[in-house]
Amino acid sequence: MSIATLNAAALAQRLADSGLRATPQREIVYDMLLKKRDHPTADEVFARVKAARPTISLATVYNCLQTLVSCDLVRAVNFERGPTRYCPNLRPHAHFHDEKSGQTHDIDLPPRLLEKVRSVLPRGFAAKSVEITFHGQARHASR
Amino acid sequence: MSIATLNAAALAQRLADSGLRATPQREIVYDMLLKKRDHPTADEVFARVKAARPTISLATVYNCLQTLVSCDLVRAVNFERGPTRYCPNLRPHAHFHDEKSGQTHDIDLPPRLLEKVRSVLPRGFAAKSVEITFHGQARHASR
DNA sequence: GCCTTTCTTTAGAATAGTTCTAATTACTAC
DNA sequence: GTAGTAATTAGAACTATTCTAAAGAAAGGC
Repeated sequence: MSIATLNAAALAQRLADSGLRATPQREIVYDMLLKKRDHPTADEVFARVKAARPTISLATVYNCLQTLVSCDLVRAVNFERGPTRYCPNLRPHAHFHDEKSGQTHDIDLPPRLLEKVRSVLPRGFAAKSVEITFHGQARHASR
Repeated sequence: MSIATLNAAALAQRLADSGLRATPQREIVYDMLLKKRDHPTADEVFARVKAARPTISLATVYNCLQTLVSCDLVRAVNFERGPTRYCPNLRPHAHFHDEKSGQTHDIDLPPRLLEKVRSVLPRGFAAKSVEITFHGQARHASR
C-alpha cells in the first residue's frame, strides 16, 4: 500500500468522522500539501493542483483547505495580513517567518515549554490554542 | 503639564527622531489609542477620532497608525485574517483573543520566559521579534 | 436499479480591509 | 514671501477570501 493510499485512507476516515465525504478534490489538495511542505498559500495550492487536475476551481481549493483545517489535518498559518498559508505538520510547533526570503520554517516546541507559556495566563483565561511566531532572518536560505 | 501634553511631547520627539512631523492628526490618533486601550481596529479608531475632528479621513487614520507603528509607539496585532488591531502597550506581552466576545487581553510576559521561548530556535535563526497569541475564552467578560 | 435527499463543486459576483493615486493643503527653511 | 518637502484627503483600485446560485455526484430507501 503506497503512502498516498495510506494518506487517502486516513483522510477518508477523518472526513467520515465529521460526516463529510472523501472526494478526489479533497484528496488531491491534501496530497499536494503533504508533498511539498513549504506553507503554500491557497493560490499556490491552486496552481499545483491545477497541474494535475485542470478543471478544479479556486473556490474548491478554498473549500477543501477549510475542510482539512476543520478536520484537524492541516493548520492555517497567518503572518500579519498576508495570505493564509497551510501546513500539514500536526506536531506542536511554532513558525519562523523569514522576512527576507518570505520562507516559513517549522520550529518544534517541547511540550514542557508550551506548558510554561500557558502558565503565564491568569486565572479565568482558558486557552484552546497557543500560537508562537518568530519574525527575523534565517542564515540558510533553503530548507 | 497634563498627561496628554506629555504624550504629545513624547510623540513629537519620536517622530522627529524618524524625520517626521508632529501633526494634529497623528497626535489625536495616538491619544485615542492611549485613552481606550481596547485594541481597536482602524475603523474603530476612525470613528473615535472623527467625533473630535470630523474632517479626518480614513486614509489618514491608516497613515497615522502605520507611522505610529514604525516609530515603535504602537503595536499592530493580527488574529487570523481579521482587521489589524492597534495596541499602545509597549511592555513585552502576549495577546489573549477571546473567541466568544471578540475581546483582546494583554498578557504580560516575564523576560525569562521570552528568553526560554527564543532558546528553542536552532542555530542560524535570528529572531527580531516573537509573537505569542492565545485563543480561547476568558471567564470575565469585561476588562 | 430508480428516486429523493444531501453533499460537493463550480464560475462568477460580492465583500472587507487596506493601499494607491493624484490633487490639495500645511510646514519649514531660506 | 517663495521654494521645496511632507502630510492629508477622497476616491479608485487592489487582494484575499467568501458568497450565491446552479449544476453535478454520491448515498440511502424502497
